[in-house]
Amino acid sequence: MAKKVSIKDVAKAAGVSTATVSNVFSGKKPVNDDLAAKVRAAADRLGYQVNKAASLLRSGKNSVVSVLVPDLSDPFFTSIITEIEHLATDDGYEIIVGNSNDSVDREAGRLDALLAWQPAGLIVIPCSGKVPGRLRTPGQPPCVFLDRVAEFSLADTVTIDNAGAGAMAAQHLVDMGHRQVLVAASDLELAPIRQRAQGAEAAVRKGGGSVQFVELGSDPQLGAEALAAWFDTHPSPSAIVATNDMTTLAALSYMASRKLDLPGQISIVGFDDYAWMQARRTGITVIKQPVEEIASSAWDLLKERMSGDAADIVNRVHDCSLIIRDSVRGISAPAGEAAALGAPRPAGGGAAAG
Amino acid sequence: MAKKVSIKDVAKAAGVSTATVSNVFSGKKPVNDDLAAKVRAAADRLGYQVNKAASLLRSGKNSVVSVLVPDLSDPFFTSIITEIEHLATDDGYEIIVGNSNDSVDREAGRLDALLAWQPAGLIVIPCSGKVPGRLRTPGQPPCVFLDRVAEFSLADTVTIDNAGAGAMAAQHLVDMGHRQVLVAASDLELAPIRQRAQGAEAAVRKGGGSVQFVELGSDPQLGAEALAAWFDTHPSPSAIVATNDMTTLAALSYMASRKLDLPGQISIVGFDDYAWMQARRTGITVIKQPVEEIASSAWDLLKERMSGDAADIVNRVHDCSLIIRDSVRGISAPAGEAAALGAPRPAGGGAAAG
DNA sequence: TTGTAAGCGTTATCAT
DNA sequence: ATGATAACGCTTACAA
Repeated sequence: MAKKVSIKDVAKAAGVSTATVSNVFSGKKPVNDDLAAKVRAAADRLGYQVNKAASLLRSGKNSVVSVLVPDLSDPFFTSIITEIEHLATDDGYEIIVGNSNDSVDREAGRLDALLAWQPAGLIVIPCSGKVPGRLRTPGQPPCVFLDRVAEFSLADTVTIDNAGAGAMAAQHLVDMGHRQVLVAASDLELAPIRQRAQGAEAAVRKGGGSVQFVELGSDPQLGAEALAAWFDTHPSPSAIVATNDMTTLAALSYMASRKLDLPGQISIVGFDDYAWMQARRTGITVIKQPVEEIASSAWDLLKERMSGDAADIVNRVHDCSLIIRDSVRGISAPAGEAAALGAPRPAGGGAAAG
Repeated sequence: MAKKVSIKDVAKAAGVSTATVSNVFSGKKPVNDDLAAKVRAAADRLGYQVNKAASLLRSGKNSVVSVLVPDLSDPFFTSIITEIEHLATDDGYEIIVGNSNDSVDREAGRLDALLAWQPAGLIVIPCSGKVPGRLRTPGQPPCVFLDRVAEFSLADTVTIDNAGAGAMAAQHLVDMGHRQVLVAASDLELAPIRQRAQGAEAAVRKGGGSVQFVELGSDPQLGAEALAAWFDTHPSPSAIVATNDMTTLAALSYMASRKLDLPGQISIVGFDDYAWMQARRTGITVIKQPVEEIASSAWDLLKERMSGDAADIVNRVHDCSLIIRDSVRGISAPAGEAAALGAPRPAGGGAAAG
């Protein structure tokens, strides 16, 4: 086992002090060019690498930022991470990622583990509305909350106009003549999902239509089954509004399994926009979240805080956009009576009204 | 700004030595129950968190494992990361992720940054066949290479039977009566892609058919355009074999843009298996990589090494499986002359023969 | 511009 | 079982 080479070894080999070596690598103090060259040569020769643990311990300045998300198998979250990693790298940071697995307990545990590294900052997508207690204690690194935010006064947040997004989806359906719509939610306990559902409901109601809700959970496979069960026991709506990427997948998956024609038999407005949604004969009309903007807002906000900005908390809200493709059928005459559909009631994984 | 609370503060508050506090949290030495309770109480009261940087510096034992991938927007890589994060967390590790962006230079840079944390281990999916020089120097943490491996004697590797996978895809096509197949590769310079292409070629040839190749790159959008250009200048094959998830998307996207019927006009065998591939009327027949097994092999291997195992290098190879859905049409009589298709020649993003 | 030396918060060694 | 203390590798006053 080769012995670890430290700044001292480099200093000795280059015939300078450790302080000089440090300055060569950190660039915090100017160093004579000749010396610097000698130092680098020695470092290369010895295979020296800085030890971040030591430098963090001494300086208190960290180059890692922690990112905590509720589900690493959800493309929405991984796409956010992707963007953040990109931005962070360009600014000289590393990111360490944690997965709370949609569990409040696990979230707390992961948070502790991440915090133990004294990260320069934190970007967290909470798994619930509850902010982990750890983050309320003083002396924590700056943090920005994304997406599933229920409390806006604790720290910077970046979210989307959820009600607006839901309304936009539903309004498109109404405009196309749909009057019975089913809102496929993942979990109505989650603030953003609930708001999207409510936004959709309001738009449909205003258009004279009726709305039902179903909760499908976060697994597309299980969601498809839950949806199938729902359809077996309810009058069929003419269209579905999905409230996130997973429910979009679930709805599509259900239709595929029943060989239902899209948009012939049922229309769909999906949520989120991924490549596969247009890589099909009938492209999916969707509400697109501005993932890049969300990530870059988050990063900007965090950078500000990391550089010591103590300004008031800011709550950034982004707008979604409607991307019209082929998954919504136009209906000329109102189809059936709206009255045929009653008030929202339990179904699938358990349902709730908005 | 609240002062950082250290092990010393806790020790003082609990009336014990720092060593005892350390032992309470690390569990390395037994501690009297009463004392331990007092320590924990004090720690809670003061809001103490261990400082991993300090503990790493002193002990040399790290709980982070670094993962480096070539492209964080590729679902294959994120799915690998997802699995690894899961496994790692269960074993008490954190993971820090780096993205080499398919650039050798950036890969080296990211690697240095990751290595500076003296991670307990490394899992890297190289962006090319070249192993970054840094990893050849002695004294580095254990490392296992995944996927894009060209050198098997440097460290543990886990890969799939690429030629077999390609052959399996092509054989299915041959069995279904296809004789002109196009292999849609991302980049034939990459060993696994090349091997898949060669495997496919061999199977088609053996079946008496002819093969062409096209390179589409790693962006599905651009890939679709490149494929469109290719089709505009070449006689159409009856089927496409995609060599990875991105080219699968590119091919499907091309077909969608031209409103081509799948599998009526062109059949496809895709690569990798994601939820969206079956959430469509005509499910995609695919070659599925065993992502979970790949990740868990990698983690197992790494754990062994991290615990000091110095056994011979192991090269684990996993098999893929064919999942038959609806994207391949059966052809009874050989369609057209095989002779109509010449030898492979440049096209799209530049092509090469296997 | 460069060198000297103290100290960051832990863990490990050695006493007790 | 517990305590005192040195040391991990670096950064940063401060001195030269």
